[in-house]
Order: sequence, then C-alpha cells, then structure tokens
Amino acid sequence: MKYADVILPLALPKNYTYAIPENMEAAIQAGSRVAVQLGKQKKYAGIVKAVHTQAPLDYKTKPILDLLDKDPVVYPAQLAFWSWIAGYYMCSEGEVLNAALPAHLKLSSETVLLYNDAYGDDFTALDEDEYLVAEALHMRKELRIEEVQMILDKADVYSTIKKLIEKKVCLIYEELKEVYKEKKENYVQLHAVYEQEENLAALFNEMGRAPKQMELLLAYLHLLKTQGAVLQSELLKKSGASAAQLKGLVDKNVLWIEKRTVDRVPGGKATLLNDLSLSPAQETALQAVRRSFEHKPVTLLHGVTSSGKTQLYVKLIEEYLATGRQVLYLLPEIALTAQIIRRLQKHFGNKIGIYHSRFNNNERVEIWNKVKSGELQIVLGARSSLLLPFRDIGLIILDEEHDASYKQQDPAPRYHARDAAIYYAGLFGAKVLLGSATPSLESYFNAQQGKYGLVELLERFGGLEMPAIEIVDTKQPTAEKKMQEHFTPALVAAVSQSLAAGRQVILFQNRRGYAPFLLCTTCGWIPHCRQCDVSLTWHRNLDKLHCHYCGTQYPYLYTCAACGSQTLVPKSFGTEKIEEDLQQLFPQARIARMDVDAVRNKDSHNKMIQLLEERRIDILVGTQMVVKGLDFENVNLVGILSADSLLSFPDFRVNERAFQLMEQVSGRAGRKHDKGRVLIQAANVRHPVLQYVTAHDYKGMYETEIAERQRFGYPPFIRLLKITVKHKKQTTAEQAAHVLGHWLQPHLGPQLVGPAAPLVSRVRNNYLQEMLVKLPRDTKAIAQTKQLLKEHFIKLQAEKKFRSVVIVADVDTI
DNA sequence: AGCACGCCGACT
DNA sequence: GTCGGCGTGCTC
Repeated sequence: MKYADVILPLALPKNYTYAIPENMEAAIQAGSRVAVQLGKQKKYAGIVKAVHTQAPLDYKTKPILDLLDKDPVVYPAQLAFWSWIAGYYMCSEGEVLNAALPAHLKLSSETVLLYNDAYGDDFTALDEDEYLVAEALHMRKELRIEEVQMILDKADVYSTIKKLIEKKVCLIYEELKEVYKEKKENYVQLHAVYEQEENLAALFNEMGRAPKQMELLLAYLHLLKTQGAVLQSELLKKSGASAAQLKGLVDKNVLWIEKRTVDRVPGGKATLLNDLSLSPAQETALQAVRRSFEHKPVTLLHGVTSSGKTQLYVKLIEEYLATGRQVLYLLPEIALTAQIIRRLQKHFGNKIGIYHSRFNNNERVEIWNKVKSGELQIVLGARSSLLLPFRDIGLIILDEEHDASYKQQDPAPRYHARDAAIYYAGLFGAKVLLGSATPSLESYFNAQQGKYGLVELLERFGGLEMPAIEIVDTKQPTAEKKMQEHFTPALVAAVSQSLAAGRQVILFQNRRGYAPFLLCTTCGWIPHCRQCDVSLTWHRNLDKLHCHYCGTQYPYLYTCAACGSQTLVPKSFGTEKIEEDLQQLFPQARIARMDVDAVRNKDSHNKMIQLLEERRIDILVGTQMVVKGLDFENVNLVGILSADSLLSFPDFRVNERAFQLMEQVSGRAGRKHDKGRVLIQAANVRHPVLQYVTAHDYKGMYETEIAERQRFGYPPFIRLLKITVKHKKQTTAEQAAHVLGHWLQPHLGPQLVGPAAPLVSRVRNNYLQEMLVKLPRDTKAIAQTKQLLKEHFIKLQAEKKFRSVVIVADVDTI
C-alpha cells in the first residue's frame, strides 16, 4: 500500500497522509494535485509532497479521491522551496501553497443542497426557518450554503439544514469544481469537399436562391484568403450577416465550426529586436557582472539612476536564453508599468510572460502552465512570480532590490523576495543579479563582506549629468511670512521657470503625517480620539474619522463639540491640498495628482503616465508612487515639499529610507537634453542625510549608517524577528505577551525587546502587543531560536486563558 | 480554514 | 425548560 503526504491550502501545522488507491499508484507522484476529503465533508485540492509506503500508526487514512491533472503541477524544486519558506519564515507549507497556486488551481468543495422531489410540496410539518429554505429549494432545486444564509439572514444555518435532511426534504453533496476554463473561440472552416474549385463553383450556382448566404460565403472566402483562419465573430461582423444565416450554411454542410482553445495571454510578435548597443561603461559593467558570476552566484549591481541598468539586464537575459534556461526578472509591483513591459515585450516577443496582481485568475493559470512547460522562457513579474513553477531557472534579476515591498507583509508567508530568490536560485545553481541605484544596507554590506559580488555603474547613460540638488530652507521664509502655503518663494520661482520653458515638473509629498483632519473655523477646535491623545484622520472614501493609534472609527462630525457651530471643515496637507494650492498659484498649469486614491482603479496609473509622456500634464503631484520606474524626458524639475517629514519617523531605517527616496525622486529630473534640477524644502537643512543626497554620496550615507547599525545592534549585523500577540481583550493580549516575554527572557536576555503596544495598538478589534527578537547572524543559532519560539508559542496557547490568542512571527521584519 | 460539539443567556 | 449564541478542538 502506498501513501501520500499531502499539503493542503490551509494553515495546518503539518501535512496529512492519505492512502493512494491502487488505480492511481502509477500516476501519483510528488507535485501531483489531488482531491482529498478533510473532516466530515470538506474536500480540497492539495499537492502531494511525497509518496511512501509507511502506513501511519495512530490513525487510519482516508483515500485520495482523485488525481486532478495528468502531470504534476510543480517540480520537486518548488516543493523544496516551499518547505524552506515555511521553515525560515515560520509558517505552514499550506500557507505557502496558498500563496503560490493561482486561485483557479486551488479547489475547495462547496456544500450544495438538493431538493428531494419525493418529499412533494406539503410543508406543513416544517417550522418557519425550515419552511423558508424548503420553499426556496423547491423552486430552485439547488442551494448553496451562502444562499441559505441569505434566506435565513444568519450565519449558523447548519442546524436547520440538518433537520431538513432528517425530514428528507433535501440531500446534500459536496461539489468540487474545477474553476479554470480554457478559453475557446469559434473558427469557421470550409468543408473539405469545397476546397475543390469545381465543387465550389457548383455550390455557387446552386445558391442563387439564397443571396444572403452567398454574400456570407464570399466574405468568408475573402477572409480565409487574407488571414488564413476565420473567427466566427469576425466573419459575422465583417459580413454583417446574422448568426442564423451562418447556421444555414453550417446546416447545409458547407461550413463547419471548430472550437479552438486559445491563449488568453498572447505574446507579442516573435521577432526579436536586436538594436541594443551598450555604452562603454555599460559594457564594462556587464563584463564585470559576468566575471563576478564565475565565483559569486549573487552579484549586486549598484547603478546610479538613469545609468541604463535595464539595457544591461536585457543583454544578460539574452545570454542566458541562449543556454536554454529560464530567466526571472523581478520588479516591485508598482514599477511594473506599461513603459517597461512594452520595452521588454518589444525585445523578447512571445518568449516573455508578465505576471502580477492585475491579471485575472484564468490568465494566471495559463502563465503558470507555460512557465512549467518552459514555453515561457522569461517572466517579468512582481514578488509572487518567484513562486511560479520554473523548470530550470538560470538567472534571476531583482531590480530595485532595496524596495521594501519585496517583503510580504500580511498574510503568511511573510517572505522577502530577495532573500527567497537567493535560496531558490541555489536550488537550480542559478545566478542572481540584484540591481539598485540605492542598494539596501543589507545588500551593500553583504557585497562589502565579499558574500555578494559588487559591480558599480556610476555613470549616467548618454553622458547625462546627475541633477543638481538644492536644499531650500523653509524656516526663514516661514518667519518672514513669505511662504505661499507649502511653497517657498524659491520653489515657486523654479516651477514658474520650468513652466515658462515648456518643461514639466514633478512634486513629491509623502502622505503620512499630513493626513486630512477636521477643523472648526470658528474656534479652532480639532476632534480628537476619546482614548488616545491624537487628532482624528478624515477618511474621505468612508466619510469617517479614524484614530490611527487605536483604530477606532467615529462618524463624520458636523457640529463643533467645543463651540457648537456648524463650521467644521476638512483640512489637508496631503497631496490633494498641494494640488489645490498649486492650482491657485499656477492657474494656467495642467496639474495632476498621483497617489493611492487617484489611481485606485486598474488602469489610471498607466493612463496618467501616458498623459505625462504626451506632455498633457504640466505638474504632477504625487507620493512614493512617482518614484518608481518612470522615465520622462521633458521633466526638468523635481521638488520635494518636506524632507523633514521623511526624516522624522521613529524607525531605525529612516535615514536609509529617506536617502533612497530622495535619491530616486531626484533621478526623475533631467534627461537627454539638459541637467535637471531638484529642490528639497527642509526646515532642518543641516541633516546629514540631506548632505549625502546633495552630493549623491551613497557611500557616505552607507558608512555613517552602517556604523550606527553596528553600534546599536540592528540589521545587517543581526536579524530582526517580530512577534505579534493579538487578542480581542486588551488585558488578555497584554498578559499573554508578558507571560511569553517572561518565558523567553532567560533564554534570550538582551536579544529580546518588549513586549510593548505598537503605535497602532488595535487592529480589526484585536489588541496588539509586539516583541522584537534580535537574532545573531548565524544560521544554526537562528534555527535554534526559532525552534525555541515555536515551542513557547505552543506552550502559551496550551494555557486555557490564552487559547484564543493569535501569535504571528515575522522573520526579517521591516 | 471549516465544521461539529458543547456549555450559558433570551425566549415559549 | 428549549433555542441558539459562540468558544474550543479536530481534521490524515
């Protein structure tokens, strides 16, 4: 008898073992997707992790119900990768599976109620709830649990259903549906007989009485000749004929309809452009990367903004393609703009696949399959494309490697795509190229230590100069009352100058700390949270007031609680406010705003970029969003409205982050024609980070920061693990965290920081407590500490009063 | 994550 | 006294 350990798409602490029925023994292997039952009813699609002959001793197995695909859906490499992610990031393999599989390959059953026709229609023996369900079921024959819940207007419907089954009103079954559907298109084909000229001629003679059909047939023949294949929809559109007329020809056996499976994600043209030439500096850097790869599998490419890293990547990708291996090109989600996608598609045609969150589920399944088969040799994607089933990967490029969004935050697995990519590449003996203009301290440190190779490309492409950066003091004009809202006279002048010259301007304002709030214009009163001493933030889309500390929501206020007048108005210093003020200052300018609110829907981000490209926007006001992967030739001025707000977060990474942000934003200024200008407004003009930004001195910033990190014991000298304890009751959360801290203290000593409530101490009705563990950079010690933590998590939850406490571990938290 | 089982408050 | 709320435990 053979058994299979199956990974189920749930947060179960371990995998379950199922018996393999004899008829499936030959076909089921590691990586197979199988249907299994879990508990009394539920069925799931799981992935076989391993096949063995070890019969479990202490329980009896259930059989695998079905093998869902002919071939395994992942290779052993992916299974090994999942297992590493689960171990390293302290989550279950099921959670990794959940993140990896496209929704349409993840099946779970749904309970369906069926009407028992033998029951008839006499419902007098039923109570009210039973009657409601029975009546609906009688009419509709089938109901889902969700529908029953709607009918009864309550969540707990199981008892009612149970009674209906007992009374034989209905039956239930579990429906496990394959959701992925191949896309079919109807092609119109000519019957083989009429491929002979004389038969066709004879047909036309006969058709004299049906001129409409003849017209249609002629249109068909024309399309066939010009295009080779004829789509039904296109034929009908072009000929103006009706479906009935087409059906007439089909019934006459002149034409027939073929249903063809088509790709949802068509590749571009297969012709590869080979127009790429590298500058001498790029060529040197490329050679250095090649040499580095000879002895260092991971190499960091530190290339200043506009140094043309992308061209270098493209050349490198071409080389790896020639070896027949696959290439993954990772970018932060937000940087996956139409600009870069078009650029690469032009180059690699249908060999390249794109994978990010804006694709729908069917499209994802198709990309999944094409990556698995090797048909797609290059994938350009965001973090999650690392989890695609590559067959043989040779190179992973991770651009903008410093970007914090490479770390997954909320649902487990909380993995870092950069670190996971390095492990993954190891499984294939592949190379990893990390690229950034402002590398993370971690990566640059690793490069300095010789763990990664380092290649520097410090010259901008096309002889472009680095933009000139000016720090503008806001204190003096404020004192002299010369500020125009948030604009210094210097910035206003610079903007006017650019506009007068027909150039474009980007203004950057980070949103945080500038949230909109309500202000009474009569007495100056500002609504505050009842539990915390902070003003409430107005969330326009919900029209509610939120406390960002405890998470409490309050209804919008119309009456001032201090003076009773109805003069409360929303005030905002975010991008919206900037946009408004700007319009006042420059009434003629075309101004657009790019932030999460403005680009909420699917395409508006791309549209806005297009507008900017086409010079239909003069000034773009934006948040972090404007930083990523945009190249605009005509922009010659970038303004940062408040550097102080970037430099004042209570986080050990502020300086690094602020530097990266300002450096990246300034990279948007100045392109081919002239040197760009960057104005940074700040009250604290002497801040060291501003000095480094002015001088474009990454290394200076690095040296200063790394010394600080070493002194205070922060990454990259240690690894940070964050433990979050959550509970509905504040006291329980606090107690649980203290007990846990108390237990861990003797083992960890000063490595343990906390517990304490985080800034936002309540999220979704759960009170939070956090602890930080500083792990030494030693693989073995880290594994031991994680084991220790796991044991104590289990121990804590074994206590009755802490049973419903939720504990989350975030490894390498940021 | 479901879903079943089991123990306490608002109805007949 | 029952119905139904949700807390708690198990699923190969």
